[in-house]
Amino acid sequence: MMARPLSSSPQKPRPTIQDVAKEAGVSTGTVSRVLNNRAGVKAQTRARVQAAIIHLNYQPDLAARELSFRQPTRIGLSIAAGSRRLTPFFTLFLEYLMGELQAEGFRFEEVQSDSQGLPTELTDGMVLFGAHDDDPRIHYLQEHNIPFVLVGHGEGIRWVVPDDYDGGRQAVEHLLRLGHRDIVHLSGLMNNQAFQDRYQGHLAALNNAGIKPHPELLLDGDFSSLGGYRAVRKALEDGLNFSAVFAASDEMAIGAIAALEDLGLRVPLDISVVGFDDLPEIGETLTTIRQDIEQITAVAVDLLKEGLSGKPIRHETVPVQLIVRGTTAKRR
Amino acid sequence: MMARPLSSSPQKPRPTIQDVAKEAGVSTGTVSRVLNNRAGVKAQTRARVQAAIIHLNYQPDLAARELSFRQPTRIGLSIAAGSRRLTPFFTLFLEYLMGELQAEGFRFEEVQSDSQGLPTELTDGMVLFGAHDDDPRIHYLQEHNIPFVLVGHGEGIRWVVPDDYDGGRQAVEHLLRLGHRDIVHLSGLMNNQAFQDRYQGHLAALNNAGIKPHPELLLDGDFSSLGGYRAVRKALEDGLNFSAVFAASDEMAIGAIAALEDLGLRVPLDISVVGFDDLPEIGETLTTIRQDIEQITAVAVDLLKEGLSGKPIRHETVPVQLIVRGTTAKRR
DNA sequence: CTGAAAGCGCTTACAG
DNA sequence: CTGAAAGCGCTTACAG
Repeated sequence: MMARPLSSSPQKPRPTIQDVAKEAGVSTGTVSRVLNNRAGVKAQTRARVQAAIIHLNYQPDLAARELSFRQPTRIGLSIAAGSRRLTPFFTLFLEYLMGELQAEGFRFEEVQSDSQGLPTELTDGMVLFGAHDDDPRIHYLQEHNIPFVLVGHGEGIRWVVPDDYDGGRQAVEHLLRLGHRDIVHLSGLMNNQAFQDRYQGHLAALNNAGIKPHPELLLDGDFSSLGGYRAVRKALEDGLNFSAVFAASDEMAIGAIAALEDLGLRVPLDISVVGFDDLPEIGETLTTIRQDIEQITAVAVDLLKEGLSGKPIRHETVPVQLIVRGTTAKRR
Repeated sequence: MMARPLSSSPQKPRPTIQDVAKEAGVSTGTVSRVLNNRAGVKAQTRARVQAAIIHLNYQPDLAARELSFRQPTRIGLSIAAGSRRLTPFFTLFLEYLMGELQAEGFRFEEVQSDSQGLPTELTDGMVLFGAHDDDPRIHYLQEHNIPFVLVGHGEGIRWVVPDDYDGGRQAVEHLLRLGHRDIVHLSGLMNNQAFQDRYQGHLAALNNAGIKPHPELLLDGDFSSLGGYRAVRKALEDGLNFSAVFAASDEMAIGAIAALEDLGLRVPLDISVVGFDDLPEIGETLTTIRQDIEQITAVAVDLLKEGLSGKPIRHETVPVQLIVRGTTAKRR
């Protein structure tokens, strides 16, 4: 049996702020100031401290930090009313977000929305998930002077989005390059910015290629594998003519593929399918658009920190990437 | 706009261990001993302290606690190799578990399994998820002397399970009472204790009623809504004769219902369907078997704490409950 | 069985 | 610009 590090074995103690101070020849207060980006440290001193931090591979003790901060900063994740919570994407998003927040020493909590769509609780800062048109949370938070970041996009607020529009465009351009012309767009009916943007990207790609969109090719896949299956199966049975499917989520793509195969069509030989998300366990065999969820949450936390310290408002778009795997091929 | 408590408004400071000590007329050390269930506190003193804790609604500061503990106790959640992680049930389980663990001051991490099914890392204590036959993790952890609790059941180890067997029995007895005799069992093929137990419960109910199980009625729903849909749809198209479905998860039940409806059958008028889990967002309209996930995780953490402090090994079964809603009715 | 005190690793007024 | 020191809320030897 391979020897593994056991927790009972003597762990070498982690370096503390004391060790860093000694190494850099300064006081712990100064190290703390550098750590927290406080103004008023001579550039030269700052550099010495930073070198020591790197040299010792110092990582602040979160518990000590939180205890010293007296009042821990509470960050709430506000989930839009009616938005689904138990989805693979949300699960992943939540895990990354909690990781980032914890690493920064924040206290995290989920806050639900009431019947009017407003958060039922206010925290020191908020992350808004499930952006949609006329989101009432934005005005509400502005009014209450709570710094927040929207996972989505809006006017004059802090936001971060994966480039849904570009992802939609890339997916469809890929299919266009393979010779496909009649491309189903499989999505859902919910008022949801991300899915709207993906569809707009789809339309833009068609438009650039001089192809008229066909309204019948827009299918309601209910954002789920089951919904994707039923929508595609019904379309097929109704005689809809298409050679490719762009599913706006990996789950719907999985459903689409199952429906095609159940009706004797081969993927990608007869029909090509592109997904969106590149989720582990789900989209691993799909040609799909990869979203960098970890990066999205990291940016969200950065923006939130800027909001908390009163920095100017800005926003960021996280690129997405086409991953070509085995579910797309040249049109026959 | 309704006034809400703002984080910027002056919060009344939380009571500390000092406040409790003063109120109870003891030292903070004594309060700490009571808090941590240390031996050697007079019963009377303990009672006074507990009264003060309740009276002040005292809740220990986690950060201070962790800092004082020097070495935080790390608890790992070991997920069986090949077990699905991005499912609604697992998401819920994980969230409750993390909550419990945090409340107890533990440091939590997920640990994956390697190709041989062994955890890739050892922590001070472990929770084993995804129990199956011949689980190699059990022997491995025993050998390394790591206290652990299995979410499942085994011989001579600490474990907690929802009463899967009884849930299966209750579901089928409910259908039997409604006059159903030909009951599909919709499950999956994976080597998974929970699903095996649910099926055994199903068989027991049949047996008690003197009904012979029919092997054709055991369907592979792949543990998913899509799998449930396809299995049931195919069975129907193949002319399988049944008047009820017991799906071993709410997701498969949802799929089954969709398939039935797509083929013109009405639920519960023509066919009754029972699910399992009672998941929010998913099983809310189903007649189903409710699992108390919060309770399961709470017991798991209790057992783990007992293991950490060398208490005798024991196990616990958490009851499940039949929830009758609108998807079951008398056989026509 | 219980208390007084030191200490965990940080941050932050307060001096200088 | 920087240091010395107090303090955050706990736990735990050490006395008694």
